[in-house]
Amino acid sequence: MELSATAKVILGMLAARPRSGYEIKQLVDNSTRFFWAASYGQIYPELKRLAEAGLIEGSDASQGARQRTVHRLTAKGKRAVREWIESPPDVFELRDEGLLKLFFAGSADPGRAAEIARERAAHSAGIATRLTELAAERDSGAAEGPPFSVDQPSTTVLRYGIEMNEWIAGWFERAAQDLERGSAKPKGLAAAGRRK
Amino acid sequence: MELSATAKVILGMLAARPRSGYEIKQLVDNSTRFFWAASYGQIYPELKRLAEAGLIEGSDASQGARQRTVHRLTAKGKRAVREWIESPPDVFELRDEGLLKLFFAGSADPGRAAEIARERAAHSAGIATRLTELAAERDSGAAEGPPFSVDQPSTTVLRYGIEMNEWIAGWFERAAQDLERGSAKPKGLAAAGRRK
DNA sequence: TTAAGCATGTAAGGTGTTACATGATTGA
DNA sequence: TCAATCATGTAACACCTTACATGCTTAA
Repeated sequence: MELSATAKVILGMLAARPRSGYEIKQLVDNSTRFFWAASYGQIYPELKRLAEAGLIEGSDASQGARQRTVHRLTAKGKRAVREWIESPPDVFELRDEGLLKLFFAGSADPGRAAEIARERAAHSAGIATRLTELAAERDSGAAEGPPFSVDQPSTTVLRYGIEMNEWIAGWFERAAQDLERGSAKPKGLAAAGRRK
Repeated sequence: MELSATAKVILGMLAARPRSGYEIKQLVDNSTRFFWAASYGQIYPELKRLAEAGLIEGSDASQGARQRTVHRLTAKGKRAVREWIESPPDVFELRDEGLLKLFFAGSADPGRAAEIARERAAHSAGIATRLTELAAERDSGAAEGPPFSVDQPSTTVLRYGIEMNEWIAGWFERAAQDLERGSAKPKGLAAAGRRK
């Protein structure tokens, strides 16, 4: 049973407790969004497929005239999540436009390379700040939230986001300094165009 | 003029010098692949579109009966690359299955969380090693290669790949230690299922 | 009463990979 | 001669986002 990307996040979210499609979407946006996103256009059709495959089952939870279906894992579904969690991680994808620009800066716009690196650093620093605020907000308002669970972005994973962005900011900052100091030793970035 | 992801990498590659579609693909696989991939199924149609838009032009470079077209930037194309490089970086996408598994380990398979983190660490450590070997190989064989240019994976960018993977390995290693030591203070990872 | 949020879903369109199809050239 | 590599391209399919469509409920 090959699980699609969306199936993985749905099944994982349902492992803690049954939820509606809407709730799954909110949770994704609040937690895994930075490293594993999903949209309604993926979630609802995938819920249907998972039900057909017998991994989840829906039960009606309408309130009055507002329809609502909560989905829960079947025994087969629980087995599938466990198997997936056991299996070695494979997907790791990265798409970083700042890095691509830096890569080309040498041939397309040599003078600006350091500036580009600095902009990219600022961008990641900004994200780190936003995430730090979010974490602080979350920690202080903890009194009224539910107890720790997948319902809240895991502290550990949030910290990953913060620390990774800090690391990236630091790296690009150092790269900018290297580029400014040593225009003489271009490290492969500013040297294109020399060939012919 | 909105540039597609593939257009960006093609234009960037052509900024250094004219190349065939085949050469562009080889270069991508040798350099930007880790943070900006492209396949033939994207490259050839995109070359056609870019030519129609007047950003590049092809000239015949067939050798005997083997057809070959090299593409070069037009004045308009050069302007487009420069504009793109000037513009603030936006795309940053990450998809990390190991992190997702760790996120769910608490509710799906609590006992294995530390192990999962350790596997993920080993995976990134392995990539870092491979990249380090690649860099060493490249540095030693430098005598017979062409001089530095976009034709070779930039040292700076290669270093990024190495250092980032080392950072990731370190982070997951620390996470594994936290999980082993403090089963008592689960940091949001092993606590799901408590609600109800 | 009206806006915000809950809730489900589809259609269109873009992005991207894989596999296939074709054929030439080069070096072992 | 045979495999590897050069070289171009398409078709099928999967993936994913955005925008739209619909309608209920709750709180201001």
